[in-house]
Amino acid sequence: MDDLVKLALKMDALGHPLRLRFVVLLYRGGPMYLSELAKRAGVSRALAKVHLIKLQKAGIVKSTVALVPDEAKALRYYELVDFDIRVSPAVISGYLGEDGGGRGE
Amino acid sequence: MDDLVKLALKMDALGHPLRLRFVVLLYRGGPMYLSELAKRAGVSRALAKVHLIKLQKAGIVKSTVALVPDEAKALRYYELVDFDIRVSPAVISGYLGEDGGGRGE
DNA sequence: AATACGTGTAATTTTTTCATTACGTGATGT
DNA sequence: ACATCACGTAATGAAAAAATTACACGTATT
Repeated sequence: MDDLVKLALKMDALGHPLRLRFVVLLYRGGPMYLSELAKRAGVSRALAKVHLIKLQKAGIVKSTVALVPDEAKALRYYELVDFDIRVSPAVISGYLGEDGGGRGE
Repeated sequence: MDDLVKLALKMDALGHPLRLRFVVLLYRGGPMYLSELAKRAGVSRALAKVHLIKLQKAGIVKSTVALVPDEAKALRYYELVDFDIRVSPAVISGYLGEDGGGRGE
């Protein structure tokens, strides 16, 4: 996939207040499962999942199935993929070739 | 407006390949008017405007009406507002209060 | 007067996104 | 057995975004 498109995907994933809140929740609270995140954010589980999948597709978050401590249950944990992105015109320009990325004449 | 919402607005504005291309066009080509941008990006004028307005609302781009050199015409120029944003969980977390920004119990 | 460029904006269509509610599943605890 | 808590996901509705086409206006050139 195009680098510029990948950057857009990341930016887009971070372009919603609720998704930013999920990032903060995971940053401060560590890995947790869906219901916990939905509860803390004050939204339905289904909605939380949609947003988390968007974050996951952009590589901001990853999920793994793991055993709950002291219990014989396997649950899906969501956790942050650490990132540190710098965005400026110069940086964005670097993602694009010399051509300008037009759609032709 | 909420700081987190403002950040989301900026990220969202940068969350589309075409808008990123506009940023690059303005970065490399300097201020220009609508038709020029639309032509270079290979899209209709109306569509270019929609995207530029979104960029403008996010503070990425500004527009001013100025006289064309050697002509007695006033046209609207679009230009970049220089920015340099760092995005990481820690930074995003800083935009939010200690409360976690929930919607209440 | 017609052509060429620039403007703005309205109408429309298609596609996504956002958000809720609801149904069915499996494990645990009372 | 029943309530509880986790899962997934399907169905639906409402709103927003993406993209096109078309119309009307002004100015300058041929």
